[in-house]
Formats: sequence, C-alpha cells, structure tokens
Amino acid sequence: MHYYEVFLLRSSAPCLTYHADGVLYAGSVVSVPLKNSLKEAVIVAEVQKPDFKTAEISTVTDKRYSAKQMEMAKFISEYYFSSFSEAISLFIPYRRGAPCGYPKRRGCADGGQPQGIAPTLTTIQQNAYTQLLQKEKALLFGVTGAGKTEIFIALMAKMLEEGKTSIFLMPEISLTPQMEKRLKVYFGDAVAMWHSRITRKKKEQILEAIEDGRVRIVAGARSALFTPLPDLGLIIVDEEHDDSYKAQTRPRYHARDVAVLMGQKLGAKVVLASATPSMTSYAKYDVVKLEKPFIETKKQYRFIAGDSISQPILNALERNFSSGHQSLLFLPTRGNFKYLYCERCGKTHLCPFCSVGMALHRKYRHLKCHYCNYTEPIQDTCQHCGHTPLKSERMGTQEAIEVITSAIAGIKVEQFDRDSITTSKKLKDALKRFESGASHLILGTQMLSKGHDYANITLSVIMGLDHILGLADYRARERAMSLLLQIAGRSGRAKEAEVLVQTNDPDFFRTYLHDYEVFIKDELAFLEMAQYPPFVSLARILIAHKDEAKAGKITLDTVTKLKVFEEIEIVGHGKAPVERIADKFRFQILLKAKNRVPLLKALHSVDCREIEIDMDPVEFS
DNA sequence: AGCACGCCGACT
DNA sequence: GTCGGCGTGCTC
Repeated sequence: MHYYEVFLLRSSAPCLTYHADGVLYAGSVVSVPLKNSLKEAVIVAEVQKPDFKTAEISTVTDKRYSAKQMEMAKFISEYYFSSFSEAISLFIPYRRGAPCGYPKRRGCADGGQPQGIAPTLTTIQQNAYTQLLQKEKALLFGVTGAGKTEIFIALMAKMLEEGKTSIFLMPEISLTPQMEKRLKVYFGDAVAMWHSRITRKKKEQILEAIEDGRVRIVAGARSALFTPLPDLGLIIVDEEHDDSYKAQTRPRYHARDVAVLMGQKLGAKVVLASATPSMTSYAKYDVVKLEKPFIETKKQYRFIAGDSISQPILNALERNFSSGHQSLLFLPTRGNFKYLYCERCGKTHLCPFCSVGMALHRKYRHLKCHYCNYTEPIQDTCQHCGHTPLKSERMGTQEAIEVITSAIAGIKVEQFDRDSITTSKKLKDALKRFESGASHLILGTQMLSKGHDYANITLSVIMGLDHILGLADYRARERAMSLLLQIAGRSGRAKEAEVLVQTNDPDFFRTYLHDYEVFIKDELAFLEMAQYPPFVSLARILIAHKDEAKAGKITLDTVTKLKVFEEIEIVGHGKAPVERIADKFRFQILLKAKNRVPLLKALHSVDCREIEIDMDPVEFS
C-alpha cells in the first residue's frame, strides 16, 4: 500500500493523506472522497503510513501537472501567501499521458502555419524586433501608434517557425475582441483567445486543440498565462504598466512578474511592452525603445482649470461636433455624482455597510455603493443632522452626458463605463456605433484608456486627473501621468488632434507630455529618495472583521510579532483608508524592507489565518 | 429554557 | 470547498 499527501484543488483545505494500491506521481490529478463527496486533488508526495486511518484514492484522472507547474505554484503560494491548493488551481494540467511539458506532435503541426500575409516591418520596427530576438527578456517601450503589435506578430510567427508556442497577455477581457481580429488575420486557427468569460465547453475545445498541436498561440487576460502550452517559446505582456495584471483575490499574484518567472523556468523569451512603462520594469529590465514613426501625428495640448463640465469644455465639444468630427471625454467617476454631502454639518451620505459615500445614479433612481453594490432610494435629508436638501459633489459620467446632451443639440454620446458596458456585446456595439460615426462623443471612465483605437477622434477632453494625482498612494503621479498619455494616445492616430486637460496643476503634466522617459527618470529618482519600490520591497497586510475591536486587536498582535524582525520596517498601521467594506472593519499594516527575503521570512512567521497578505501591493484603499 | 442562525474549525 | 458543533442572542 502506498500513502500520498494531496492538496484539494480549488480549496483552502490543508494537505491531506490518502492511500492507493498502485504507484502514483507528484502532479497527478486524482479524485478522493472527502466527507460525503468526491473531490479533485493533486498528489504532492508519497509518505510513510500515517497513524490515522486513511481513505482510498478513488480514481486517477488523465490530468497531470508538470514538475515545472508544481514548482511555480509552490513559488506563488510562498511569495504571495496563498495555500498551495489555491496556487496550483491557477494552472491547467496537461492531459492524456502526454509527457509533461512536451507536445504529442513536435514542431510544425498542420494547423500551426501562418495563414495571412506577414506584416512588413518598418526599419524602426525591424530594429526593435532584432534586438528583442537577442534578449531573454526585455521591455519594449514605444509610444501608442508606433506599431508594437506588428512586432509581436513577427515574434510569434518566428516562434511558430521554430516549432514553439506563445502566450500573449492583455490586461482586460474587453481588449480581446479587437486583438483577436488582428491575430486571426495572420495566425487563423493557430491562435485561441482565453479568459475567465470563455465558456467551459469552448475551453475544453481549446485545450484539445492545444494538445494535438492545432493551437500554438494563446492570447487573452491573466488566466491565459496558465494554459498548458507545450514548448513555450515566448510570453508577451502587452500594456505591462496596467494594474489589472495584479490579482485582487488570493493568490494575489502579479501576472507580469509571474510571466517573467515562467519565462525563466521554461526557457521562454519574455517581452513586456508599453507606451508608459512601469517604473519597476524600466528599472529592472533591458529597454528596447521603439522610436516614433516618421509620420508623427500631431497633438495640441491645452490646459484649463476647474472641476466640472465648464463652458470652455462645452465650447470645444460643440465646435468639434459641428465641424463633423468625433470627440472623447474622460472622467474617473461613474454615475451622476460621487457623493451627496450636507452643507450644514459637512458630512457625506455614507453606505450603511462601508465607510464610503453613496454615488448618485439618477437614471436608476437610486444611490449605489461602488464598494459593496448596496443600493437605496435617493435621499434628500442628511442622515446625521436632518438638514435638507443634500448637495451633490464630483460629477460622474452619467451627469456629464446629461449636461452635454442638453447643451449641444443633436450630439449622440456613447457611454463607456462599467455601468453601461456590462457585456461583450454592449462593448462591441458601442465601438461599432462610434467607429461608423453614428455617435459623436465617446464618454467614459478608465475603460477608455485601455488599448482601443479610435481613429477619427480629433478632440480629447481629460477631466478629474487632479483626483488621481491627489490619491494617498506613492504611485499617484505615475497613475495620473500614464493615464493622461494613454488617453491622449487613443486620439489623433489619423488626424491632428487637440487634447484638453482639466487640471489645477498644469506645470506637472506639461513637463512630461512629450517624453515619458524623462518622467520615468525623475520619478525613479523620487522613489529612490523616498525609498519606495522598485528600490525597496513592499507588503500590505489587510485585516477585516465584523467586530472592530477584534480587527484592531489582530492588527496590534500582528504588529507586535513583526517588531522583532530588525530588517523590516513597519511603515505604519491602523485603519485602512476605506474603514469599512461590506460590514467589516478594515485595518492595515504597511511593511517595507530593503529586499524581499527578510520581508517574506518575517511574514511567514505570523499566523495568516485572520489576515490577508498582499505582496507588492498596487491597491491601498 | 428552547430554538435559530451564523461563525469557525475539521476534513485524511 | 462543505459539513457539523457550538456559542450568541432572540422569543416564548
């Protein structure tokens, strides 16, 4: 009889021991009885007969995690503080006895041949391509519209030629349809799109196609990184600066960093790419610059003060509309207004379960909490002092649309935010209407900054940057600056364009508008002086509990335990910026260390059942 | 005192 | 994850 330690998949349960007649291998996926039902589990090791009674492994499936997948999952569980189960469950196992990590049919499968016409690279693109081929990993730094995608296609085509597969990551599901179209032209059925919204059945079909070598390129959001591609030769992380690559649930991994780890483990090339690279990647990796194309489209930046849809903004929109052109308007707030507040006592109308203001959505006739989605009827009386009426603050997308459509007759506006773009069909339809010219203004939140091309925009209005600049976050400047350039980059691809920036700090933005690299250098100097990443390693501990006193006690106990470690610095601890979410009181501890090893060591010493550890955090609310 | 509900720990 | 034990708090 053989005894095996297993981890249940998709579970936070600890390691359990079962027995089996035959010999089994680490990585094998089996099904085991637990309580009254059967669960999938993965074998981790053979062990001696334990002193408790064990149950028998019911079935051995044809699925198997490779040794490398197991090693990467171990790293992820230890570095990002999750259970091994949660980490291995990110990965999709190999199947049907194909030797782990090797394809059943090596090299050129019939489906894997390029189908379209290879993009012809310009001299500048060719130069970057050649440099990238020579490096194991690199950061491709090129302005929007410089032609990074053609380089990616050329690299993936090269991999196909060499019998290798590729993974292409994008930060958001919403970007996949547009990229799919471009990749299909060249790679046809050899490319498959993968993300959390692909149906189970479709995923099964793709996995089969990967196994028999028809699919050689997987493109998609974070989860695409974990598909079982054999002979992986290349991982591309497009828009690598985007914080969506950082998972906000356990395991709280950063897909960009895991991509680099995976590249190292599997001997695959890693290309990170962005027009506004992260400080970390710029400091850490070789930079391949994609110089601006010769036919540079012109952008005129104009700065105006204020904080709502002002007359100059209406004038600019009206002028652009009546001359038959399309415009874009960005503001980082949803709904009509972000807050209701009382003029008499100065208090904000709060969600009863979270310590955040309720946003006003007049269209749905309710107030909505954007943290827990609790809704209630619109209030007009202060919940603290009974004063009436309440004032609304910080205009949102919905309100902006109402103001604009009533001021400019005939203008058709496309709302582009999480409230209106809820399905991929709505996304496609909105983009189609705008592309066809049926609508004249695309107005939305951060969603606008991500990757979509709007060829005919000649006016971009960017509002609310000051709110981002004012965030209590060491990356506030980076966020504001990259957001501005990303949004501006969406316009004027074909024509000359004006960018109207509403801010009370124009000098900050003006300095860096035409050269993000100058910004990176200044910002890195600041980060080094202030001792923030990439110059130190950062971790955040989040404590959430229904009982405020208990949450506070856990926080203090944890701080006490961490104080004995001399190599780490407790930057601060106390209530989280958002004190309460979904009826739980939230506390946090922020930790810093010159390097990650002592930080990990200290954190592994604390009881992590009641706390959530976030390594390399990007969210501080 | 009896019962319902929700939290927490064990499960092999 | 899912199940059951147990403690808290409400009602009869």
